[in-house]
Amino acid sequence: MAPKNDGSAKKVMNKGAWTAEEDRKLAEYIEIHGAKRWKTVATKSGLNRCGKSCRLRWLNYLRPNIKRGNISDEEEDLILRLHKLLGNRWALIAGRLPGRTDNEIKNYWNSHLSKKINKVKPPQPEIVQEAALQDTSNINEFKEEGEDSKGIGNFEVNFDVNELFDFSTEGSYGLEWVNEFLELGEESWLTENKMSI
DNA sequence: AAGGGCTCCAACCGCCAGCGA
DNA sequence: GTCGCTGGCGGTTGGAGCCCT
Repeated sequence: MAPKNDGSAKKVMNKGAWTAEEDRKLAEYIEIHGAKRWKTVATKSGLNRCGKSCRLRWLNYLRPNIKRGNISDEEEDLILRLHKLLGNRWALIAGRLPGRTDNEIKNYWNSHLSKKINKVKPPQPEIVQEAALQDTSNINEFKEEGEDSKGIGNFEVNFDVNELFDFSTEGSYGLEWVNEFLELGEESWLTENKMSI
């Protein structure tokens, strides 16, 4: 995509690490006007940053109630299970972990968990592949649109998680099903909910 | 002590979907 | 219906700091 000319002389945006001063400006602006219309936030706050950059900084760093570092064993376990269930859908996984961001979980996965998984890597799940072949309707449709289109990663599920789980309950984080999932263990949970993977 | 390799994480990039004009 | 704008997402990268020899 070619850079757009906005009519004015090309404005060079700041890039790279945020300074404390920039953080302060952004936080101040959002406190007054709210976190919406990121392009407006970027221009009106006096930050020489693009809207995307402001949004990312706010969501991953400045937002209140952010938990940073020290991912507990419980959280790690949850990430592992959710990743098995959802694939690389970091935003969805992060939505189940209050105070955690998709970026943090993605980083944690890439630097810690993916290595762990590789170490204990079981043989390729033939059962899963067989099952997929038996009920290919959803997956094939999906694949025809683009083999590795985003979301599912290298793991395929033959149900629509968004249909099955109400991800709109952000207030309570909709954690009930997760708790149930963890308590029952994934196989029992999937059986109980009549799903197969 | 130094310097080369490795790890981790903040931030950028590109793509896509939703929405309004 | 289409076009442009915007926000959201996952993948990738760059660099600071740590570790090892």
